[in-house]
Amino acid sequence: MQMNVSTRALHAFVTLAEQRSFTRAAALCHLSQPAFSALIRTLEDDLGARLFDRTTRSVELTAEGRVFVESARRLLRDVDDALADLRDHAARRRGRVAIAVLPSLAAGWLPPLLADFHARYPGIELDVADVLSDDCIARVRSGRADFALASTRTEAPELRTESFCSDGFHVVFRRDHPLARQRGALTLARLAPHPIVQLARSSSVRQYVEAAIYPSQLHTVLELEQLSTVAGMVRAGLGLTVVPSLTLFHFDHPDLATRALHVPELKRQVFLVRRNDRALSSAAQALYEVVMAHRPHPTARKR
Amino acid sequence: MQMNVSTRALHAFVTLAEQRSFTRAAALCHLSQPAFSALIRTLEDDLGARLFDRTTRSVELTAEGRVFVESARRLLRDVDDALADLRDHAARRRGRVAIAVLPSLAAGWLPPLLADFHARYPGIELDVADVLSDDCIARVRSGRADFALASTRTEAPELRTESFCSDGFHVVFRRDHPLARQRGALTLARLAPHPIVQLARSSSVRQYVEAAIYPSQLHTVLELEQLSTVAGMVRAGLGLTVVPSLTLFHFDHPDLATRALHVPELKRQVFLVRRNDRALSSAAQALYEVVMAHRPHPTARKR
DNA sequence: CGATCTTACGGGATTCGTAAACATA
DNA sequence: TATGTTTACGAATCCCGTAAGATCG
Repeated sequence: MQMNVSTRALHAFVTLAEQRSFTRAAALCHLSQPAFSALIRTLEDDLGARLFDRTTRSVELTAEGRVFVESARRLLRDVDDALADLRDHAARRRGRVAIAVLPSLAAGWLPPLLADFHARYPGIELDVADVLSDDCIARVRSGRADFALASTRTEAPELRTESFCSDGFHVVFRRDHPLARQRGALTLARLAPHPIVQLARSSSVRQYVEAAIYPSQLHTVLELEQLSTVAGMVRAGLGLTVVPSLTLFHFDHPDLATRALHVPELKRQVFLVRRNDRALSSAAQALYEVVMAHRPHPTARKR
Repeated sequence: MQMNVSTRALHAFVTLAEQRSFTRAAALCHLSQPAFSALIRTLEDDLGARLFDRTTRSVELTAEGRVFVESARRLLRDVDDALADLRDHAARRRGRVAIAVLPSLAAGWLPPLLADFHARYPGIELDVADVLSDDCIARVRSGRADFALASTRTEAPELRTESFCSDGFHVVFRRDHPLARQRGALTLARLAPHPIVQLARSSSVRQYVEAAIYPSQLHTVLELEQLSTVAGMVRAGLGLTVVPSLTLFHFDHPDLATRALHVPELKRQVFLVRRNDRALSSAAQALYEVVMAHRPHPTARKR
């Protein structure tokens, strides 16, 4: 049973039922009285039921009208609720946004940003996947994440990849390490003699470093999964390590010293990846804007 | 927040969300593709939210669209339910009708009529008030009854009273009563010597009888409220009684005899009373029609 | 280049408001 | 007669369908 009903007609109907006067109801609906009368008559014709008993002196609901006015009121309320819900989402008062972020960014750079975001949009739920770069991309591609910060550039037609920031590398070692006494710019060659604690090969950080010094190799003494564990190992004196500058907060400890690596080709590029064929939801757009506002500047290094 | 949404637009939206193709969805909605496109765009503008991500090759819901499509589906279902409910009432598949009927009609004439009515309209609830004439009128006037069968004509502007049927009177007595041997037409004068069992003065039947013989009086030996009790008293030999012909079924007993009273001015008029300013509900109209179809004919007397 | 959505535009239906006719207390 | 609803009608608006244009794969 296909048929058309508009909220305007329902609202007119309910108003007339309440006012029991075409003149007053028409005024409330901002219509001339004859136009209002026609609207009601059309509604009655469409519904196939007389809704009002009209005499020139009184307007009263019929039995069918009394049945329908309850439905109409509920329908109008439901429509309002649905529209309010939609508007809440559009206005960023409600919603959900899922992102995927490299662990190296998720641990240090992200938390204050999310605190800021949540303070500004308390109704928006957040879902952060702190996963490795390939997984970040996969989540965007499958729609599980609205956008991602990853370090591998993927050329795919359905993905839009834009440069987000670039990150230099730092060397971290114990203050009693021989490098602490060395002056001048640090190069990869100067690191070669020293034992190095590194991340696992699956990490993009490790891949960057290996690519930069290829074909020569560093003297890897230990491979780990987590940067915080790396920090502990370096503090224990097992060796030095090379990490992106944005992750230095892991190594903020009185026993440790850090120095920038002056190797131009050794720069970690971080990309913001999102789907090309989908607009960001309002919630995602809000987070996107905050992310962009907190975008790390190359010159602004911690410590 | 005043705004207009039509089920047509919602249906178009849901169809497009399901088909993910303007061309297919337009065909399903019996619209040209450009018209359909405009409809969707208008809806998006009205809602103030983009509902679809469109590329020439794919049409996909936005996050807001996914939020709203659930609401839209539910709204459409609710509208359908409301319309079906209204149609059920209009089509007499559901509803409720309340009538008020004189007890003398309610006990004998009404039951088979209602059985017929219920068989034809099983979804309609019935509310029968078997009350005295004045109460019948009061119930119609206050709206507690859709219409009534009463015996007092009331001239009121808001009531429409039409003649329903007229009912002669019968005398009922025991077969061993002296009247049983009497030949010729029965007149009130012939009843005068005999003790009579009567209904209470509040009954319209009693009032009819008293008005007809005024200023003379009958020899009332007993006053009762219920006709069935009157029948018992007559069977016990306490006296004869005079009742409307339609109530004779109360006296259907081998010990009792009945004879018509040939008194032209002694006729009980039964009126159908309803409100003048209100149309009957579909359910009430249905019962009205059945009542009219079962209208007792003056010549068709039981027994 | 083919499929698909959007824009442009003329014709037709719908709907509006003013004015007059009509109905009831 | 006064109040309030319906009918009549010209005008503005909205909406539809055809045709042309734009876009992506």
